[in-house]
Amino acid sequence: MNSGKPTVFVVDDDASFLTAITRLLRAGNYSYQTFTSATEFLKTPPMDEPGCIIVDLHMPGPSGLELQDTLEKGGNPLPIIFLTGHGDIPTSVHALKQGAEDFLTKPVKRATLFAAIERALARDAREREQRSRRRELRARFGALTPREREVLSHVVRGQLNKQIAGDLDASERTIKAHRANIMAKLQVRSVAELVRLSQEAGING
Amino acid sequence: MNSGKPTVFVVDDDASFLTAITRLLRAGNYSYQTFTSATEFLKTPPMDEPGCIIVDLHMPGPSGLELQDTLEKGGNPLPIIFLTGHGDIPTSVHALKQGAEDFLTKPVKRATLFAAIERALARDAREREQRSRRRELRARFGALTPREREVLSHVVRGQLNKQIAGDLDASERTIKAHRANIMAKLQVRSVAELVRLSQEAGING
DNA sequence: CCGGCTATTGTCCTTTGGTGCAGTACGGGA
DNA sequence: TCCCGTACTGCACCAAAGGACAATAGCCGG
Repeated sequence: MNSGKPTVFVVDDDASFLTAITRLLRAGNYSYQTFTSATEFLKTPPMDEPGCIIVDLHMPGPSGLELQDTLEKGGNPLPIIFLTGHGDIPTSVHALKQGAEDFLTKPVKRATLFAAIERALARDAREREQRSRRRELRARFGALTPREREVLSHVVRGQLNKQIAGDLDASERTIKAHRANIMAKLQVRSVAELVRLSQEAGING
Repeated sequence: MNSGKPTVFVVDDDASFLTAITRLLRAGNYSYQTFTSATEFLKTPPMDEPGCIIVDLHMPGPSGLELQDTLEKGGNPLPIIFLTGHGDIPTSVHALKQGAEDFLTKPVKRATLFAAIERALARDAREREQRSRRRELRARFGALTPREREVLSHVVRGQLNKQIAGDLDASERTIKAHRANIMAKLQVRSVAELVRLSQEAGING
């Protein structure tokens, strides 16, 4: 498990700013890692490390917004806190709508930054939890055969075995067999649990 | 039903701005209504009218942000679009985090404004739909007696009648009776539907 | 070619769920 | 005081679900 202390990733091309902020982070007892460009940041390993990102808007190479886009498309993005000296309102609005955790302006007050970091880390933990749960469920559903999935979709709609049998043009006995397999593979013991699990996994509507 | 054309409510103390924007709205074929202060807006009937709000930040009396707060506490808020000439980043961030649909700056381009309005109206329709559905469900759940609710919570956890009977210290027959009542009152015919409905209504967790 | 997985179905039996019919008991409102 | 809703329960019956044991058939990879 990768459940160590979360890391604050700082991406900023301004060396003096990096110095200042790392001092702050050290004082706040945060683990951190710095990068001087989005490109440099993206080169690091796929990084499934918990944490958050503090990023400047304007940098040589990809901007902060572009970094956000890229990470988002990547799948499991870390929460992003923008921290910039030359932002404007449309940009901040865009960033937030894109899912940024916060958009702060330099100079930033220590308390403000720390509060934002805490929110970002909390959010990351929450989302990480959810993603992992979801992956786990997807895996279980992945073990189902196509036919079983078909049966499942009818079961969670509350249909009786005989109805399902009719719909799928099979005998009731067959449905019972599939049903038993489904329950076993998904590790549930009641229809109620089955429905809940399906909902959680985002299967069926 | 209050399903007529949605209304764009404009709250701004600047008369010349109101003139300009209403001209725009008319051109865009929107129904609208104007107010020169948050107070004036809040005096209007409870307003369960579909639509959205375009509001200035700084006005005599309550500011746009305060109006947002008030509406939010009120229960069924309309989506809010801030439109201001003198905003700053922290304010825009705050407004968006508070749930504003958008935060635009004057002067605003016609297309930008219309796009924002469309998003806001779409969102309102969606939320309105959801709220109404939820209210309907709550009403059904409201018809349940305390004891029935108790039984329900066990049922949706997938417990057997005999287990529920044990937990609630009653006979299995009694549980069956409650269960039948529940199914009737909630208008469902299967446990699957029951679980889905409970989830949707935000009951049990 | 064989073992394993999937899909299919059958019979038999047990456990659960659901319903009809009936009766007791309590508390509040007409 | 009487009626109604709520809660509770028993008996009997039927329907549905689920498990046990078993078998057939097609497909795929070793």
